[in-house]
Amino acid sequence: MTKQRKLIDDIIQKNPHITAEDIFLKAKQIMPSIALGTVYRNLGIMARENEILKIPVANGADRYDKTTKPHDHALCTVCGTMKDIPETNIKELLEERLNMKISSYNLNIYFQCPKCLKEQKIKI
Amino acid sequence: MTKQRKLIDDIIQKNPHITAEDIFLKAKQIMPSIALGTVYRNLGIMARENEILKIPVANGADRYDKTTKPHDHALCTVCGTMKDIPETNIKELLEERLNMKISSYNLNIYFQCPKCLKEQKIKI
DNA sequence: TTCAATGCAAAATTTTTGCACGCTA
DNA sequence: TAGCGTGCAAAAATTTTGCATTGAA
Repeated sequence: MTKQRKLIDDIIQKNPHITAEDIFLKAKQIMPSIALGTVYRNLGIMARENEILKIPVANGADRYDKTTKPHDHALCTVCGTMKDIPETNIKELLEERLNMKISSYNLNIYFQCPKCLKEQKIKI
Repeated sequence: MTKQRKLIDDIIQKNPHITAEDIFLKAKQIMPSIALGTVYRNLGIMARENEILKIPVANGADRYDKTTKPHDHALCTVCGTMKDIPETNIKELLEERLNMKISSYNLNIYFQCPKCLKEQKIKI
């Protein structure tokens, strides 16, 4: 566990659903010498070791989450904010229905969050 | 509707779940002058006009599908083959449970398909 | 003739990797 | 001092875009 790895982990704990680029920018403020490659390398290791969760996002950079159990996410199509969706049991539901073992799954829903919905109303 | 666009559409109809790169390679065999940019440009237009469906894939190129209604997919983690999952009603289920309008959603499950499971068994 | 669509190439975006160097055990 | 992890930069992979040219109406 290097200083860099510890720093990256701290940033994710404080900022769930953060992108690698944003982790890099926050890390740079504290450790200006850190390299983007180091961030990616550590994210890869940590995700493989199940210390963090990597969340792929359609048309955008992956996000990294402190909650390691696979769970579902909602993304605002306007501001890009990502939030957890309350437990859906979709994995179990599908495994039963399809009669097969799922190694992983990924469910993102895209919607307009209340804040952006309100702001759009004002704009129009 | 140009010749290029028609060709791209034909390829998708015959090869659901195909990537842009593979569409390009197949198209090139028939129309050697076609450019990858043209493929992407037409895919973008066709997806926007809801003639085809764009399916984002974790750690890989997007796929394009002839079935335009959003539906769920299973990807083999070994050979990469993608298949449709029978209707799950997840969108309706989530809209009701979360009490909000979902503009789109994306559910991919990752598993080892029967063929690859068998081949792995032989190998070990 | 017009103008949208093409081909081509460059660029943008996100992520991975090779390599020399520096910490740390 | 041996070797793992770093910083840096180049490259890989996927997608987008600017621009001159083409071709169909």
